[in-house]
Amino acid sequence: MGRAPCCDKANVKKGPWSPEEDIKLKEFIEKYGTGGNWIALPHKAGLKRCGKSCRLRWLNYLRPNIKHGEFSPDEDRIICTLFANIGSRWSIIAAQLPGRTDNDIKNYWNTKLKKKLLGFTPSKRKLLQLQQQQQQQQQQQQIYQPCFEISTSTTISSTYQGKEAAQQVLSLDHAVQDQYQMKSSTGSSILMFGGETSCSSSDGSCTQISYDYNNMGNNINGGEPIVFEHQCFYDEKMMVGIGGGEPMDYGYEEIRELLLNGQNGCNDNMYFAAAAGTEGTNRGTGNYKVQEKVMYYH
DNA sequence: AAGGAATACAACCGCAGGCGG
DNA sequence: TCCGCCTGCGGTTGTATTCCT
Repeated sequence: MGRAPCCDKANVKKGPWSPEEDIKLKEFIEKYGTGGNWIALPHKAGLKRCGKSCRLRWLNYLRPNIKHGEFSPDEDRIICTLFANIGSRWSIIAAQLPGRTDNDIKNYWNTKLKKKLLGFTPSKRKLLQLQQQQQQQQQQQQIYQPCFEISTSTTISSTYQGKEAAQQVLSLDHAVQDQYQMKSSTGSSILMFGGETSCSSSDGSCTQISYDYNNMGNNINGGEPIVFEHQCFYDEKMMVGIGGGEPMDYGYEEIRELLLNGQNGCNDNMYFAAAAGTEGTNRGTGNYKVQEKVMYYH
């Protein structure tokens, strides 16, 4: 027995949505919600559309707070980094970019970003656009200066080691705040997020560590640069934690290499996260104080 | 000015997995 | 436990628009 069709294909309209249909769908959902049943919705709303089509239209276009238009360099970077880590899991990537839909990101990746990274020569008009973008960015950098910052701190207690320690930290709520990059350092061992960090590890070896927020990974108090290692995890729930920002901050060149080599971090069944530490050591027990900074701009 | 190529993005399709009966 | 329905996801296609020659 075959799969039941999701709707009566002979009696549904296909193709682009008209403004009238948009209004009908929007007004219906705003008034009654989806009712948890997309299949029944078009009939109730008086639309000759498939439920799946309605759902797609709502999620990708009509729903509030959808952001259309150009992707910012920051968004580019997030997409690239996440793609390098987890591959084409567009819904997960979209979750890190408020207002962007998975469809949007997928289209953007397939039509622009991928080509950009793989080094396709842009056409003359694209070249012109890029030049204009670069000029705008330079102008913005001159205009926007940080005016104040807000700091918060959180203490994390961890008795886990190795992979479990990473999972423990990644599961923390504040990890999903997109302002912060997931970074880690070593006391003898520590996992943390962006900003300034201090820790008190069980063996007392950990002292105050500060990081240059704009150049994560560099210890501005001097000392050895942080050593990053890559770990693969099998637990899908981990991905919630990766929302903390960029698990790894790949440059375009590195991502390009990954793409050309056919590597997306780990294989399809794995999830990728970065964890740092001195090479070959386990992460120890301790309380880790994480101080987070958000810079506000004019 | 016209036709073809390239680009952008909306929408469709099929599959997998969750869930309830 | 099985089965069917429904949703969500990712790949792909369709089409309008813009640009190039």
